[in-house]
Formats: sequence, C-alpha cells, structure tokens
Amino acid sequence: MSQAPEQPAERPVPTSADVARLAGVSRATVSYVLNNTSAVRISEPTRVRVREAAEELGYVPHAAARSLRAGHTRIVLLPSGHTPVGPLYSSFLDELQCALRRLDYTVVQYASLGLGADDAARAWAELRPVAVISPGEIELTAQGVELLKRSGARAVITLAPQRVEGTHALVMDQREIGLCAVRHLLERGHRRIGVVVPSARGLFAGPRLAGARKAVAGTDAVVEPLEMAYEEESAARLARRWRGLGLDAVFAYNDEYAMLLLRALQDAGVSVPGEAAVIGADDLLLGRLLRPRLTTVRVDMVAGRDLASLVDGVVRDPTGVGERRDLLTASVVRREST
Amino acid sequence: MSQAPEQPAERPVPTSADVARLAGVSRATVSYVLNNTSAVRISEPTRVRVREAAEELGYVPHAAARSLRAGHTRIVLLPSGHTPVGPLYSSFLDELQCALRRLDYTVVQYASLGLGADDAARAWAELRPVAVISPGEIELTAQGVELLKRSGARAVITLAPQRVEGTHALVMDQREIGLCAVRHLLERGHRRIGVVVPSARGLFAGPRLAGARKAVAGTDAVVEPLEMAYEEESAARLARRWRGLGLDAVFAYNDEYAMLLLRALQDAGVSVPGEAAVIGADDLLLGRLLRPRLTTVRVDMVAGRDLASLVDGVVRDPTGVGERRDLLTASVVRREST
DNA sequence: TTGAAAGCGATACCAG
DNA sequence: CTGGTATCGCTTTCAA
Repeated sequence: MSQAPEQPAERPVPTSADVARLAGVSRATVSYVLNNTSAVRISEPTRVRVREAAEELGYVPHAAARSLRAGHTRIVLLPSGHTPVGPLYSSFLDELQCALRRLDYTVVQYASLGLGADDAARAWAELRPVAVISPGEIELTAQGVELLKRSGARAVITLAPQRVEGTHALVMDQREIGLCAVRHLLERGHRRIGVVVPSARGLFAGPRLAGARKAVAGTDAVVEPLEMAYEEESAARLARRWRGLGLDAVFAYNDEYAMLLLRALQDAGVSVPGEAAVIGADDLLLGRLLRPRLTTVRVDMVAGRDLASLVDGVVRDPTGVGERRDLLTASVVRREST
Repeated sequence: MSQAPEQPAERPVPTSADVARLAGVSRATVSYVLNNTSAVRISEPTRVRVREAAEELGYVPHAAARSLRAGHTRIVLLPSGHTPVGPLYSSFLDELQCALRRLDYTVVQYASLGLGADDAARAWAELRPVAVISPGEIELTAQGVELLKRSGARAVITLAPQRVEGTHALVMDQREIGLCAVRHLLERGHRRIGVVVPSARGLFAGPRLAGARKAVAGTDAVVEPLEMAYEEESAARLARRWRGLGLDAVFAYNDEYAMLLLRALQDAGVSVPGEAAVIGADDLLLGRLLRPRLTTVRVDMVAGRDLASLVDGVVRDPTGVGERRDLLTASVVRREST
C-alpha cells in the first residue's frame, strides 16, 4: 500500500518556478507570458527567454493548481456507462466533444458504471465540472443535481426523457421513435401490434415501448410487449410462437433486433410483410441487405455543435433553467418489410 | 468574455473549513475523519459530529486541491477519438473501466479528436494522470511519452501494434486478424485474394491489410487491396468489377463490409462462395442472417480486468518497462461463405 | 516592465 | 486525541 518506490534519480515535474529560474525572471512573468495576458505588456526578449525555458524543461502547467487558484474549471463532464448505443449516438457524441473543445472546454467522459445515483453525483462533483451532460443512462436525482450545482456546475443537462428537477433538459425523447413506428403500422392497417423489448433492457427500451403505447391510445389497436434477447435462438422461439400470438405487425426495438426477428420469421415460414409486418429503428445500412428490405425509423439528431453552443450559453448565463428542447426527430423510411 | 454573472446569492461551495466550523473542530480533524486516517485516533462523538456536518453542508472534497497537495493523482486517462469501433472493443473498454474503478482509480476518457500528437500529450499531461492507456487511435510519439512520464505518469500503455519508445506496449495486433483470415482462404485453395480497405480508413485498416500480406508472403498467392466505402453503391460497383479482377476470394475488412459486399456480389450474379469466397471479421451476430451465412474471424480479447490489474502493477512498480503481451487472439469461424 | 506575496482547498507533520 | 501550520503550483493584485 505505502510501497511507493519514489525513484530518486527521476527529476521532479518542472513547475513555473523552474521555468522562471531558468529564464531569470519571476513566476509572475512566466504566467503572463505563457497565458498571453493582455493586461500586462512584457518585452519581447523576455517572452522569448521564458518560452525557450519552458520548452527546454518540457514544462506543462498543472491543471489542478490552475483551477484551484481560478476557483472554477472548464471541465465538461459526460458520464459514460455502457458505451455502445449505435453509430448515430456515437457520432453525435464525437461531434459534441469536438465542438466543446473548440469552445475551449475540457471534455471528460467519466466512467460511472455501477455507481449509484448519489455516489455518481458526488464523484463527478469532486472534479468541479462547470457543466455536466448526462446521457440519462446513469440516473440523476434532484439531490444529485443540487450537489453538482453547489459544487460549481453552472449547467446540468440531461438528455433523458424523464425530467429531473433542476436540470436543463435537452430532451432526447425516445418515445418519439416508438410513436412514429407504431403510427406507421396503424396507417398500414395493422391493429394487433407486437413491440419487442430487449431482455437486456437497453437504454431506450422503456421509452420506445411507451411511445408505442401512446400511438395506440384512443384507437382500437393494441400493443403487446414481446421479450426477446439478442440471440438467434430467442428470435427463433418468438417466431415459432408468432401465429399463436395473433399479431399482424411488430415494432422490433431497433434494426438489429428487427433483422434478427425478420430472418427468424422467414425461417419459421411466416411471410413478411404478409403475415407479419416488421419495422425497426435507426436506419442501419445493413437493414437494406435482407429481403424484404427492412422498413425503419430514421432518427435525426440535432448537431453536436448546436448542443455545444447551447451548453456554452448556459454556462455563461445559467439563469434560463428548465429549458426544454427536442434533440431528435423521427421519420419512417418505408422499404419492403411493412 | 469577462462577463461572469457571479450570482451573489449563491452560497459558495463548502470547504473542509466550513465543515470544521460547523462541527466545532479544526480542519485537520475533518480531514482525518473523512479519510478514515488510521494513524490518528479520533473519538467517536467527534467523528459523528464531523460526518453530520459534512452531510448537512453537502460537502464534497475538491479533487484538484487534494491532488495538488498529494503530488499525484489516481487518474487513469483513456484518450478517446472516434468512439465506435464495434461491440467487442466497447465492452472491453467498459470492463476495463469498471475494473480500474474497483482498484480505486478515477477513469477519465479524454476527448482528443483533432489534436496533434504533441498537443494531445500536453493536454493529457496537464491532468497529471498516473497512467495513460492509449487505444492507438491518437498517435503517441516518443517525446509525448517522455512528457507524460515527466508529468508523473507511471504507466504509459499503448494498445496499438506499433511500438512507441518508452511505452509499456500491450499489443492489440490487428494484423493477426488479416493473417488469420487470409490463411483460411489459402487453406481452402484460394490464390488470388482481394482485401477490402475502407475508404474511410478505419483504425484497423492498415494492420489488417498488412496481416493479409504477411499471410501470402512466401506462397504463390497474391493479395489485392480493394477500396470500398461503407455504402451500397460502392459495394455494387466493386461487385460489378469482380469478374474482371480475376480474384477468387475476398477478406472484407470486417463483417459489416463483408455483408455489404456479399449482398452486392449476389445481386450482381456472382455466386458465393463459388466464384467468390467471402470472409469478414468480428463475428457479428448479424452475419449469420445472410445466406450463405458469413464466415468470419472471431476475435477474443483479453479481459478488461486483466489489463486493469496489469496497469495497477505497472503503476505500483514502473520498472518493468517495455513488456509486450498480446491482447487478442483470432480464430476463424467457418460458416457458409467460404 | 517586473517582482513580491497572498491565497485557492486539502493534508500531514509536529506541538500541545 | 486535537489544533495550528507549512505546503503543493498557479494566478493576480499591488508596489516598485
């Protein structure tokens, strides 16, 4: 535990004091030069000496010291849980991160898997982030939000559908997707509609089912949840049960599940879309490879850039609490499976 | 720019001094209690008072101050670039992060997209991570490594195939995959082998092609790189050219490209595996849905847990520099497309 | 134009 | 058992 080898030969990390010494100036001057402080004018020869000294020593400012002194950070914290949520979401995150970096924030994904809501909030707060953007995968409670704000977070943003007290909610309402899919099935005349719910409850399973239910509300149609795992065997079991279920269409959670189920139905001799219309979601390229080609819900997400500038806006003026905007819009891409 | 609203009503973040005041003890005592320091014995009533005070104020220790004082952090930094590299890699990362957290490290993914090698290293060094695990997506130079080590990193680990001076290389040799795939094709009697190279050069494109070349070295077989984009149209173009190319088999980079190409070949009237044997990689579940079922290279990665404990070992005793171990093993899963 | 010095928050030593 | 206090590296005001 306390076994810290402490190599003696290893030169310690150079500090601004070392740079100052080598350049023959004070630490203050070093700070001015390296931060291009405009309030103070430093002679060109001095600037050069300082920069050369910094270069020679391989000086890197100590972020912790800096933010301790400043009283705040420019860290934007993105709690991350289970990573894979599809290419769309990934590229959205990439774009968001790039855009934030261009706005001079330090984007940090904090691994939060397996932490309780409050433990997670505490852990995040220790870093004193100026903003937290929670994908909604890790839960965030009202106390958690309060804690973060007390710790200097000027923006706490949730992408999740459920509104959390105190957050700036940027809604990524996955219900929209279920709604859109099932509406399409209704329009095509289907009335008894299955909705696949992944056994390994995905991040979006609940909301997508809820959206499906919303679509049939007030109609004579019904929605039937169908549990299914992401395995051929599970899909085959469901396919074998199909005729007994008395359903005529299915919204299969996403394109991957849809492809699996589509193939299983065919293998079980159920004709698609005749006996079973199938619709997926996410518009994966691979969905076009099966025959019939898979009908899907295409999801358009707001550009990461837009969210970044919104975050920046909230950080600069956190008064507009409780804004609510939709991050995604959904539309059906009809192919051949419905 | 300098427009910092500074809400006056907002209570400042509570510090250990505030806790001390409220509990009627000194800051030192607070520190002892909250860190369960075993070297000092504090009376139970005092402990309780301190804890209650901390709770009441919503006290969260300031990570920056702590690490400034300590002279080191427990941050393990994972540079992240383009996120999506498939489910295998993602779950490997998840596992790694969890395991590191259990070892009491703070795992932080640092968005590094679009930074040059040296800028990136500087940016990482500012956080004074105790370890850096680079997926190899962002380049790391010898100077970069040196800089990180000078900044307190006790372990700098690359997962990439190319060895970087000064790193502890944990090789994730993607060449193995190309090698494995093409060897399989050779065994099946193929001699003129295409290798798909994604137009958007993926992280693994180069190594996988190199592995393929290695497999045919010293044989009478040849490898032909085939550029292809992840689009139906691009696959169709390649499929139309197929007969003119005079090839009899293709290693399609990964299962997604393989599926795309397989379908395109069939649509172009090329029989698979008769006129064109197709092999992918990554063993995606979806690869089993096409007919013929896709032959693939299955990749087994070392458990994230193992890498985590290895990192921990290096951090505790960084002398074993330059270790080299294989992180992945590849094996062919033969189905029907070869 | 440059330097001296205060102080950000937490910790660990040494007195009491 | 508990309290003062020096310290980590950096920024920034005030003086020179």
